[in-house]
Amino acid sequence: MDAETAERKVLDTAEGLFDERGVQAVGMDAIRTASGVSLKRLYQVFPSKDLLVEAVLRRRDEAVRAALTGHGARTAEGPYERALAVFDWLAGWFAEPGFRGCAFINTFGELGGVTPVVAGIARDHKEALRAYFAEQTDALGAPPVLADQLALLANGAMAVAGITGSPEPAAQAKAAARVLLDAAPAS
Amino acid sequence: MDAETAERKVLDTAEGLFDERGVQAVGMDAIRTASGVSLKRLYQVFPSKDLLVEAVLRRRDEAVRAALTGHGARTAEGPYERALAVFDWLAGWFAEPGFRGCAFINTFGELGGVTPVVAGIARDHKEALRAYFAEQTDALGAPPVLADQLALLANGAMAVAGITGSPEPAAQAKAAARVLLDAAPAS
DNA sequence: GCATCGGGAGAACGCTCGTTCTCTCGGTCG
DNA sequence: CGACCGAGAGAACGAGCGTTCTCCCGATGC
Repeated sequence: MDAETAERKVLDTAEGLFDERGVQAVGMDAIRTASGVSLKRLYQVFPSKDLLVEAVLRRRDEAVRAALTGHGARTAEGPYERALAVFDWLAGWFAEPGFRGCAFINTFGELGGVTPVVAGIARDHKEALRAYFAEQTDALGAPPVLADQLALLANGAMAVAGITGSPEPAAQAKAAARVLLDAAPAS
Repeated sequence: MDAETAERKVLDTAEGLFDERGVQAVGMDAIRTASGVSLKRLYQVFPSKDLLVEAVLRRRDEAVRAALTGHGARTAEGPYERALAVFDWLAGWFAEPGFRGCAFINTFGELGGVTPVVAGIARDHKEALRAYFAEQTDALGAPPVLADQLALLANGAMAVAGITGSPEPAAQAKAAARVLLDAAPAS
């Protein structure tokens, strides 16, 4: 096994276990066992658990950003539809088995108060979501606060869907987003 | 010191430390030192850390419910204003020094995947918030989904305010809530 | 064929933490 | 006044975890 596939397997495994149980409840030994990558190799690629956590979050950050824009470009035409498409994407995510909420919200809750790096990654990630909405609302000529409000709906949906285990918040948030978009001045 | 004040001091101290650093990063020894309650007494009142965590969350649940209805009754007249008053209450909370998000969202992220009791308390708490909104929207004759949507805005505001450290989401969510309330049919 | 190098498995180490135990002391009741 | 009870301080214990080390094996180069 070369270093690249080892790194990918470790990141995949760690991401799954962290999502499922939280970060601190997952030992390096569990990651080694579940991934099949030896501890020695694991520490060659990620010299500490903190760095592994960071790497998992950074990779997920990039994946979510790509999925967002990709889903928007694939399924929606125009800024109005692209803003709403975010909530369809959320609906698919919430329905995945084992969904337990947004990794950034959850990890911030667990480590954000003690690990500034984690807090920063979470902040950047949420800012990126807001910026994506802002692209669409700007194109519509809507006031800037609308992007913040759509982001609040999306994040609220993630939090509530994670805690309740229901995918419904996605559809509820989408309907609310439509009302806000329709009520916004200009176009 | 009698058992009652010891219990209160422990709960106060633990709540503060858990909010600040997360649950697992706070040892029983830190709680003993910060509260001045001896370990022996601490374990007499709360036989395990898990039970202490539960007690902290349950007390906070009750306090939030009381604060919500109390603030609504004190500052607002009528269901429309009482629904919006929630966001004013959030604004005050977000502005408190050291605010780091909703304890239930944060603790669910840290422990919800591994501790069903914690997950249940968080679920019940969020359901109570939704139910409070539902009281107001029912009184307005608005469709039931509006209560869920207001709850999404409130929870989104908590999550984003916690992560970004800004109190702005409260005002943004309130403005969005007003739009949703005004757009709802019937009255 | 043999020496060397790299990697895997897992034991070992040091630390932290939840929980319990020990020792001591002050207050109370007879 | 003296014996006992409860409480406080903190040491002690056992487990878990992040990290490192040891041992062994298979592959590679001369």
